[in-house]
Amino acid sequence: MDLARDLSEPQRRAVLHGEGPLLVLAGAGSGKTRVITYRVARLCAEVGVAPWRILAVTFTNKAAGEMRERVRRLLGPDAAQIWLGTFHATCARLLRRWPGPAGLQPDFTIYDEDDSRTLITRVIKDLGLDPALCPPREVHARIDRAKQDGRGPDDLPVRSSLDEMARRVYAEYDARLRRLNAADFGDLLVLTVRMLERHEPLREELRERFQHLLVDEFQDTNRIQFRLIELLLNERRNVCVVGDDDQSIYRWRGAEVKNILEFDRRFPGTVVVRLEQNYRSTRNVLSAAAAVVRKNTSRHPKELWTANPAGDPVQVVLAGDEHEEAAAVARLVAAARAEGLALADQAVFYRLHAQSRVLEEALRGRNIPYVVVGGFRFFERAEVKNLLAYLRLLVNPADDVSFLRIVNVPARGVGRASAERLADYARSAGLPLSVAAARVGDIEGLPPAAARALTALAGQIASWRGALAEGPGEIARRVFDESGYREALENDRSPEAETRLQNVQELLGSIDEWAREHSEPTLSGYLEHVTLQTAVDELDGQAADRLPLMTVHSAKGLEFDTVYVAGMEDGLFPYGLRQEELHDSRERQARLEEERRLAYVAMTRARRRLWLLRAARRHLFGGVQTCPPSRFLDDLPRDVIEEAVLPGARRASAWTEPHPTLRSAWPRGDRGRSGPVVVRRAPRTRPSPQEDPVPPTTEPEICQAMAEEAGLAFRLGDRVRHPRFGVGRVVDLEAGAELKIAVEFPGWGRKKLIARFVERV
DNA sequence: ATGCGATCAGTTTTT
DNA sequence: CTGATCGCAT
Repeated sequence: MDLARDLSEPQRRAVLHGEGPLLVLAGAGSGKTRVITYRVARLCAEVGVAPWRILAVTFTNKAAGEMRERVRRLLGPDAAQIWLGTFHATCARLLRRWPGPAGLQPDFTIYDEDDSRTLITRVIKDLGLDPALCPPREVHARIDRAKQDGRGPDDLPVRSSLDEMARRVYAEYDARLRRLNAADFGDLLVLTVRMLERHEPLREELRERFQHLLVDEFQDTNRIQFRLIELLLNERRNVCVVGDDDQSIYRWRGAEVKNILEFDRRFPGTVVVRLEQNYRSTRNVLSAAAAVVRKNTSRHPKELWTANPAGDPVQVVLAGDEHEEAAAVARLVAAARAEGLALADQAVFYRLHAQSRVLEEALRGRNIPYVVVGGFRFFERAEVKNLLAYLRLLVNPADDVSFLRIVNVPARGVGRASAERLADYARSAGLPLSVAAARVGDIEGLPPAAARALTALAGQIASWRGALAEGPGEIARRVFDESGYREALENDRSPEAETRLQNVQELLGSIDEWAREHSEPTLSGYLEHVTLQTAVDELDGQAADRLPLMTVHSAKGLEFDTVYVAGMEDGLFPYGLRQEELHDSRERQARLEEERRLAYVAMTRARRRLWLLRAARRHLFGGVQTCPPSRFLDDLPRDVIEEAVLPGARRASAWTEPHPTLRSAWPRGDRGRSGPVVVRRAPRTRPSPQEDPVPPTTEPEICQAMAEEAGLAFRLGDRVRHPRFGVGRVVDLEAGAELKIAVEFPGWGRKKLIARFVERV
């Protein structure tokens, strides 16, 4: 570890800082991870702090893993003993060790958002409230926000009947969680804080234990997280927080920028270190990003600088619609790849997950492997959650939410009515559902089939529970087989069933893999692992070279050589300024500023090349809209950007907007082809079935004639490209009012298409 | 009890 | 446009 060689002067100051609170204001790309890593390593190696006395909190598990690896390189195997993880994982770990003081039993279950929502819906119904007047969504959001602020049901304001209902639901929901021996995401923080507040000996023990706290991405901490840090600090106040107010993007989730802006006021004597040199991006990328965020009023004024070269201009591209935009991204990615830039060194960002689909189609069309980060997450798929629900039930018999989830999966004749009867009985007997299921004899009015099924299920659960020692993978396989779920999926003839089966197989594989990586693999450990997974954690350890696609939120903390931001349109990015409840102009302003920071985060992820794309028209939420450019584009200094207009936009935009100045932006890195991306598009008018008097024929001559007339001579065996399905072979022709062809696409199967939509290759 | 179809609603970002 | 829920028919 050579601090003089590896660190700049301010970085060194942060690393060498001794005792007392330290605030590191670290601009984008200024090497904050390096600072934290070196600081931790130095505390251990030179100051002599034991690694297990250091608690470092990161925003994602992936960041934690990377940091651990970097510390390991400096420090050796001792790095494994550092307490390192997200706030949620850290709290879970504390609660597992001291469940009693927190009001939990060992092996409590962590409920994800889905489980919480299910329970809240149930509570609303059980309290006799009308879900229409008391929307579970809204109530859930309120409870969540309250927990982030550390407020209980009694702390909520009561100004409307909805407030009143939300309060009752909150109280009952919390009571129910305790009865089910479960904790939701918010509880992990709330219960830990409460435990530390109420149990002085434990608080003192932990304060004594953790000699140094470090918190990354501090600008996105919320009130309860701040409170937790306060509680863990001893009189030496060794806390090092690192963050950048310009990158605060989770206000909507309760993050308090104040935590960082007012840190030195809350902790008098704080030493402040500013890291203002950017080592990541070219000058052009940096000045474009800075120009966007500079317009914010509530921020620490500061200017990042870089010694890096100016580099390429930032490319601003206008497409006709989202398909053309996606095709442009796919083509640019392919071109960069052809020049030797790996797919993993590039990334596509968007504001909403909903934007990923079109991009995925375009990428598949060019056979570019990609990975969508977040989105429809693996562990949230129904079939995966179903098997996980069985497993949770083995660990925590009181988990009624999981029981209700699987009681009729696979279908075993226990429908809604029977489940309700069981629930009524369980409530009156004060028993968890899984226990009540063993006593069906006491339940009146239960159909014999349902009673038999419940008895059998209860027996199975008991026998699986007895076999827990066999190991997570073995148990999971037994449950999958013996529950009949595997058989049900295998016999399911619907097209999705096969995918579901594969997903469950993948889950089983993931359990095995996890068990291999841990010295004492327990089922409950695995279940916690999957629940606390963050979206970007999926990017970890990808063997194959794939292009990452993600929301800008997921991109925080990452960097790539080349970045494409899709959807730079007002209304989409910035998003959400038009909602009706936004009468409050201060709220409006705050949201706009957060969107601006989001754009700043997106742009500063790029090391070398940055593409900002937008579409003139976009299909979103089922409607078509013409889209004005993002106001953030107006902020970009003219001398660091180049603009290009794609053909689809050139046609459409002639009367809707003035042409931007065209320069030699296109094509770049794509020598040998001339002109911008051209997407073959079918005319919008398509005859409806009634207007189609010509019966379809597969007569080869007719088809051939039609094809030739259309200038599209297809023959059987021809290779064609489809924007969605990629390249395939023509296996059949059919002439109607339009020439149709049947094409076999690898991975998609046989598809019947209108010939005009496909391109011969 | 189950499965299907139709209608309905609601669409941000995430631990 | 999609997903989810509801009610109906089997």
